[in-house]
Amino acid sequence: MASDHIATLLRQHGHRSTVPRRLVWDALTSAAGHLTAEQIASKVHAEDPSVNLSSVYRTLALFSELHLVRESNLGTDGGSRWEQAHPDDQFHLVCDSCGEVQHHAGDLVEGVRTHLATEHGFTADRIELVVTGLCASCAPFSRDIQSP
Amino acid sequence: MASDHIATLLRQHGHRSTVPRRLVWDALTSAAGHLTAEQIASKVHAEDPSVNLSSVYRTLALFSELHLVRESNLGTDGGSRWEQAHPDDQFHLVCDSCGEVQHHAGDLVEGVRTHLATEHGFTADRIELVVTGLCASCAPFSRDIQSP
DNA sequence: TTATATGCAAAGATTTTGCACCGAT
DNA sequence: ATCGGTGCAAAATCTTTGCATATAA
Repeated sequence: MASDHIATLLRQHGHRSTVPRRLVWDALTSAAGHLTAEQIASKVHAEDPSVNLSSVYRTLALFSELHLVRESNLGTDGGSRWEQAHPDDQFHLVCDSCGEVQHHAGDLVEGVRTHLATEHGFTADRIELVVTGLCASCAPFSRDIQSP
Repeated sequence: MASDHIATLLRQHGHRSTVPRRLVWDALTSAAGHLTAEQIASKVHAEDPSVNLSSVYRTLALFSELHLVRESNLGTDGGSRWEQAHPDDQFHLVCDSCGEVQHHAGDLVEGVRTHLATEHGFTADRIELVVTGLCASCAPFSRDIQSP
């Protein structure tokens, strides 16, 4: 289970496995991604109402340091969002119509990295591609949607 | 001059050309980009100290609606940044070492758009590519830097 | 046992809003 | 002369912090 995993990760880095930390991790695991602090707190509270919002923030800060989660402010007006940091979540497709966020690993991303190195002399570390538009289900002329 | 331009743009959209609006526009024009609200306010105050911070925010909100500026929260911990919205500023290279932000138009971007349409059925509207890493000047083994 | 982590409450920082007055058209 | 825009001050949001207490190791 997810809690076991995070407990191990925390101890490996010299941190303690605590209730707030396990519950925050579970909350992030149970969701597709991109949760606000409030949404995380809400899921955490469903399990244990005694966990404080500030612990949620402190936990997210710790997870960020350990690169276990990633904070993003994509199109966010007021309030960051967090998601588990899978290194293969390198690009985001945000649908303007249904609001869904798709994650994709990228063959694309490697192409971009190479392009930047050769054309711009830029050594890319983290590449984030954020695209807004219409997903396959919402596109007006989507005759050839493949079901997943 | 820049003020004339914004005055025209504003009137074209049925808004008034006012001191705060002209000064905010000048502030954005004079900078490479990516200014915080405070930085903008500071430049505005240098010209006219009577302009209020809230007018700066209101002006930025208006400019955003008109798509004259773009708000971004790239790597920003607390506080957005704004820049003039040139449609050709579609990707950002943020150097971890010197902090500089380069903007580039993209041949790349069209490739991404096509890829998303064919591979993911996603109709891309706005594509934003944010890359962090080392720019040519800061790269450790940069033998072949071209001067601009 | 003992250092780390937490809950709570208060402070910070950034952004938004209500309202009376000002000024661009 | 109007009505949109502004300054001011207060409120709203989101996030961080100090400190006494609880708890994982």
